[in-house]
Amino acid sequence: MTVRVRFAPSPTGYLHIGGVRTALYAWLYARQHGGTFVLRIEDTDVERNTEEAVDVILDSMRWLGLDWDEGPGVGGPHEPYFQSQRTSIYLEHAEKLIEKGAAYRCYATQAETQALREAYEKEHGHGGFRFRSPWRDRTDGDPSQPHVIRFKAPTEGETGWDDLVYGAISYPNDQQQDFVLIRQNGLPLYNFGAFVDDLTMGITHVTRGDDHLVNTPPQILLYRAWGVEPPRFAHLPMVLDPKGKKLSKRRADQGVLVAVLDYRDAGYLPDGVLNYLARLGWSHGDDEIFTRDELKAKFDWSGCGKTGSRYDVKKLAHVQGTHLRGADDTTLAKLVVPHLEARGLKVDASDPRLPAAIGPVKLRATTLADLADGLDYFFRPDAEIVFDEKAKKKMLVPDAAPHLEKLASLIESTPFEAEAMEAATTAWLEAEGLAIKNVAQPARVALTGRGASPGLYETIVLLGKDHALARLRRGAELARSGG
RNA sequence: GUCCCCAUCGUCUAGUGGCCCAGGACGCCAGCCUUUCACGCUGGUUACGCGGGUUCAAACCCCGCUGGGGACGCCA
Repeated sequence: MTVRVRFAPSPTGYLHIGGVRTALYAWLYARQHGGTFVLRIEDTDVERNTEEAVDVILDSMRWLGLDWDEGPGVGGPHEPYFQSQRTSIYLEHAEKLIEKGAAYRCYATQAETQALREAYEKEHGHGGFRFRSPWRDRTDGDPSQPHVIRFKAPTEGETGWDDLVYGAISYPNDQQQDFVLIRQNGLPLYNFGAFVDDLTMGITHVTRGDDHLVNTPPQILLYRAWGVEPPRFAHLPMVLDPKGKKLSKRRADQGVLVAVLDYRDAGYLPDGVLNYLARLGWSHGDDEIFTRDELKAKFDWSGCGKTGSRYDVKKLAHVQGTHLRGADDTTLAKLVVPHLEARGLKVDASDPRLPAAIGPVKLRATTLADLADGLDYFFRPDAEIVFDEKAKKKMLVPDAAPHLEKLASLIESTPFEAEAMEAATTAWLEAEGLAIKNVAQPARVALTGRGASPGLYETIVLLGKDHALARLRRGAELARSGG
């Protein structure tokens, strides 16, 4: 049997990072088995549904590189992939279930059921109301009158399944009620919509958050009523915020970015985000760092944990930084350009100075934004480099001026190559009895404007002779005139 | 209230009866490297929720408790 999995987000205006982990696992499973990954939009909530909101989902998925084989933009044999465009399909299936005697038309009004529920809750002080429709076994209703379609749920026995991550789970049927399939307005309710879509789209493995555990028995019951075997289910524990609470979509608490596109804008690498997410709730022995291909090869349901996982910003940074350092300099050059532009620096991605400088700078960066920050002074005009005031005040003092000038003239008269410059400088320092620290730090500030940077000679070479000399001499002036 | 699920370092986790007085990673603390900051390396810190069983032997199996989470809609 060919694996067919789906990811079915709602267009809420952003793609939730917790949802992405579910999507990732499904995608990995599909890719690993040469299966099909279906993207379906659950947009039955018309109020929230907008075209832009759908685009955000698609852009997020594309940025992450989670490509889909069927769905918006690519089509497929089970179109449409928007629930809002499938209402007639749901209706047809509901009618069919009525014919089979597995569902019925219920003419009780929402006000009636609501009143019963409230009365029950008032008396018992808690939810637990089960609506027993008087229409369950009646056939004398008038279908032209407003009604909902309810499922005729069993009241005895139990419904269970073998979950791919939780193992055997079973719910007693007496907890079930005759849940609504189709609302009075003709639109399906979540459980029914999901069932019909998964059924008609031939989904073989349903993956979703463990908050859907209770939705599984009703859906299994629907498959049985329809006369087919249910798909396999894989429920995944939730991603929690650092405090252990449900990761809120509304507020990005504790430094957690919730919307996928925010990761892109903050300069994260998709592979780093995916690696972190994969390890959050899944493990493969002691392995921590995975490339995308390694994830595809090694992912398995049995490696998934059963407990909710707290989001750890520090570990994300570590994993992300590891991916950044491991990335190819030319690749990073292309990716960092927009972030340089955001800083007002126009640099051509093919500029050979870019990958050259990225080499050392990426060792000091976590995101592309950090990278751009570390690259900043290499590409800013000499007169416009931004000084860190603290570093400037501490290092560009009058005493440093002659050292900077001497260093400049040494560079001028020495082959412009790191080793040669280091040798020349060391010789001079020894002769004068100076510590390199006293020269290197002021020079670093003069050259970069900062108290921290890649190695001194490395920086000088990267800057180029003219810029290096100009900056050192300007630094000398600044030092002399006040510090 | 009823039902379902879960329970190892601060965090993510390894562990499926002896290899575990519990391993890795992040964090944190030392130290090394060093012209700064990083990177890298070395070492340290800290955990099997509690109580009963089963067994020669339990983090691993069973029961109870406690503690979390989820659900009980004409929301998804």
